[in-house]
Amino acid sequence: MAKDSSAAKAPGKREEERRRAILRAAIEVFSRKGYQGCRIADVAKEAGVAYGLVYHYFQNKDELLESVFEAGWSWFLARVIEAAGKGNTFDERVESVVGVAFESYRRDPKAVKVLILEVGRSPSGGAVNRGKAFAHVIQLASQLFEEAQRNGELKPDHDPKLCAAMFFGAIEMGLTGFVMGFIDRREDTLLAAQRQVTETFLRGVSPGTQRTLEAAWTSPKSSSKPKLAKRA
Amino acid sequence: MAKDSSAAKAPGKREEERRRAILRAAIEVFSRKGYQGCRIADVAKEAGVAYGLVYHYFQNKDELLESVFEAGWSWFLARVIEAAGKGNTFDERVESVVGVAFESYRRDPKAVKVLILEVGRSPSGGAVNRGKAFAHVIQLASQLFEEAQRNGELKPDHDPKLCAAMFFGAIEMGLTGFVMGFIDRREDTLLAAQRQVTETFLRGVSPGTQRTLEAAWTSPKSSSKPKLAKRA
Amino acid sequence: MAKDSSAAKAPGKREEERRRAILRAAIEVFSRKGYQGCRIADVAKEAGVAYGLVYHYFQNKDELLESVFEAGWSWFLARVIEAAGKGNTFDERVESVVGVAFESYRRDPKAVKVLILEVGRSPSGGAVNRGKAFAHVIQLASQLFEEAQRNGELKPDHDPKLCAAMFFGAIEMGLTGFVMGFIDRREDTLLAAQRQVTETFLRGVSPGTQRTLEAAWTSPKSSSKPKLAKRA
Amino acid sequence: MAKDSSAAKAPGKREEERRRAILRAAIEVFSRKGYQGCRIADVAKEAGVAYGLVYHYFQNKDELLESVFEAGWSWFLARVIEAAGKGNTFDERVESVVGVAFESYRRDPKAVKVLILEVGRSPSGGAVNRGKAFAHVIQLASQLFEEAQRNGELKPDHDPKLCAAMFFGAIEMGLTGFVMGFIDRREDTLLAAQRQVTETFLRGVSPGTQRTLEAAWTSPKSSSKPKLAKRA
DNA sequence: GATGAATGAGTGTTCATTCAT
DNA sequence: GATGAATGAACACTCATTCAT
Repeated sequence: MAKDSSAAKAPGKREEERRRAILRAAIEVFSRKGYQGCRIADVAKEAGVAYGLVYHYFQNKDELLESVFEAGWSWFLARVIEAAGKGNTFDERVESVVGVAFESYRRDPKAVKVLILEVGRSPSGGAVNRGKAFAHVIQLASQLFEEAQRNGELKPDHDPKLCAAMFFGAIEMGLTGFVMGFIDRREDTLLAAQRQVTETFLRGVSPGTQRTLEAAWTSPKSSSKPKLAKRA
Repeated sequence: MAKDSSAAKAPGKREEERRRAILRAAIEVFSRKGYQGCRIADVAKEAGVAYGLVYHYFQNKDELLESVFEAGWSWFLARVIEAAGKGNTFDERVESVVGVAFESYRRDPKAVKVLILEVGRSPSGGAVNRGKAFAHVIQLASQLFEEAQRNGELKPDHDPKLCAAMFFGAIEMGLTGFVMGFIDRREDTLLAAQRQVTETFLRGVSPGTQRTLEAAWTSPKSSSKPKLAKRA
Repeated sequence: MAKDSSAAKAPGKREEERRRAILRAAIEVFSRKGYQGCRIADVAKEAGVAYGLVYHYFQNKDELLESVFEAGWSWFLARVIEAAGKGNTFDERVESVVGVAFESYRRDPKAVKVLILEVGRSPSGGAVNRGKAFAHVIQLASQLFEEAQRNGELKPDHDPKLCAAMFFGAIEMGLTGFVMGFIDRREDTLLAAQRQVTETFLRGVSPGTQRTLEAAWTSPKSSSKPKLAKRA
Repeated sequence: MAKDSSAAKAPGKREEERRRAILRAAIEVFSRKGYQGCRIADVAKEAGVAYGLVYHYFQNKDELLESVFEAGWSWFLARVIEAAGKGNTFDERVESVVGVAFESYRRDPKAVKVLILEVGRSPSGGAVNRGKAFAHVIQLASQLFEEAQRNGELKPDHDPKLCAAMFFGAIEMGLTGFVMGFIDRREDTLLAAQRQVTETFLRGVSPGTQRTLEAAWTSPKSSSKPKLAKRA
């Protein structure tokens, strides 16, 4: 019966909900007060649970923080991996990954804010630090760039790891403009930024380079950009 | 009196030395323990001064932090402004600014580490945060990019502010690779990274774009690149 | 109903078992972590019952502690009373009581450890404290010593209460040597200690006092020492 | 100069005073609330200092507790060692040690209460526990008893360690009677108890043993008991 | 009865800041 | 100015106790 199954699973479900509620609350508080400024009491209040319950679900403050990053970051990484394999050409893959980053921001700006502003700030002793997170994405993106290099889609004298670092640096700073409120978070500015990041990374900011991507984007509903059309 | 006059300048000099010593110590401690992890006691010990003396030179911890960033950042900004006016062409200016960033890292990696890893940590309320610093460079660089756009040296449909954000994002992440120890801090890797950052920003990572810069760099001792030649 | 009647006795037995299991577990945990260091969670885990169940059987932690001491102590007191009446002479009664103490330790060293190390440590406000327990045995033993004094078996100028205190102090410290592991818990050392405690209390440590007891003990199977013979 | 020396030493002296004040306060609080029941806040308030100052002088609560015991116990041990060498005969030495214990109680009953009731509470992990303290006195006293045994002043078949344990057990329990308030803390009862403890340990409680000590004590101002005469 | 999640008061500890010398 | 002892607010963490299921 439905009731039976719910009885068997309900406690587990309720607990899982609580756990999620606390994680969400933590993200909320982090985005307001920052990694260090957040207090367990704030998280508990935000989640609407008792102080001690946080310690029922998480070993200590560090583990809570780690879980927040782990959850957000692993979700982001999974989407990046997926996106990196989505297009046939290097350009399409780069475009996909940029798309994932901006899409993540559209869906959950607070979580992205936390990831951007707080990941990796803990000295280096902390369980979560830029080191691990940074290393992981860079590692992933490096593979993409190495393959592209083998296919002649990336300048042969560029270091793939550095490419990866710059790639995410450009994305991060682009999003930071929104996160910090320097750019209005409107869909058109977001979309323009997304395009600009992609194009700058691929073709640079100098004019006189081929404008294939640009042409495609500006011409309405080009059949070669189905993903972007859906996204927008 | 003689005593007075002797005290007039000497202490002033000594005091300034103390102040600098404390600032240096603060940078040292920040780079080790991070913005929040540092304690006044650590800074005092590192500087070799008494605990309470820190409070003679700085109002409170926040002011100390602010001074650290102010000192480092304003120095960096001044150099960026200088560099931005150094070249005749847009490309040269971009190259100069990238050069300033990498040169800063060569000279004082710990200070750069602090600026990169710690600026913007304090929840937006803090005196020092990514907001102000970010806003300032972006503002400066925007002018560079707007001028370039007027001169037809920057793609006309790009947003100058976003350009600026991506520019510094690429630089920051490039340096982060070194700061975090993912890339050996050797002069040749630093120089290669510097070139790659410049070129990627200007021409993108895709091959098939003109290779003016690359050509100039790879040809030995081109008269048009005196700065880089000296640096290397 | 059938269900009721079946539940009438069986659960009662099971409940009693549970209660005992919790008490045993408490003794176990106390002997490991001490009176204050023990947590309800530890006791529950040790007893193999659910956390909350402890609160079905005991009002609160204090009541649990009290029950532990009550159970152990009342059992010990009952045996002491019995022993105090067992012999015909004062010497035999003293010997009996010492025997009870050592026998208790042989049977349940952990419980004795708890009683010795933990009884009476709670600040005098606590429900269980040395005061009550101490008062009780001293009271009992005093009667024994007063009677002995009336019979001329105890030095007439000695205070019976102080005698009682010293008597149990000597026993306690003797056992403490074993509890703390300073003396190997072997039957022969235990038996020797038991004899020594008795003799010292009755005749002192100085040689040249009559050795009646000693003689009796060393002569094998003296009919007047059936208990010791059986014990050994 | 006096001023110089006071300036050189005064701070150290003041600090030492503070440290002592905190230790005294800790003893006071321990004697009221027990080892575990005491809170740092209580100690600070009792000492009349700020909360945080306790942590200026002591690493943490455990170190404070340890210092309390260390201070009290080492003082007691030193006096015991001194006393153990004071007399010519075994009897006199035993009498001296008993005298030290009772004298300690006369001087500082609260400290003795703490030592008696609280030493050895911490399970066994704690830095201070009955184990160490117990081991130390037993070790010391054992030497006394071994020597006595060599001199034929102690029954040859007695275990010196067990003798030591019983000796201090008798003393401890004797004092416990006062500590717990069962016996009025009047000088005459204290003195009587002191005599009784000594005599019982040496000659036992049974009448018919030689009454040398007793005789000496009861006869007024016997020249052979100068210490007791002075003490009383 | 049995379970263990939920609660929240209590407390040890840190550390920025002040202040007497 | 220089020193470092003194202060106390803030906060992480524990754990006895309650309660819904």
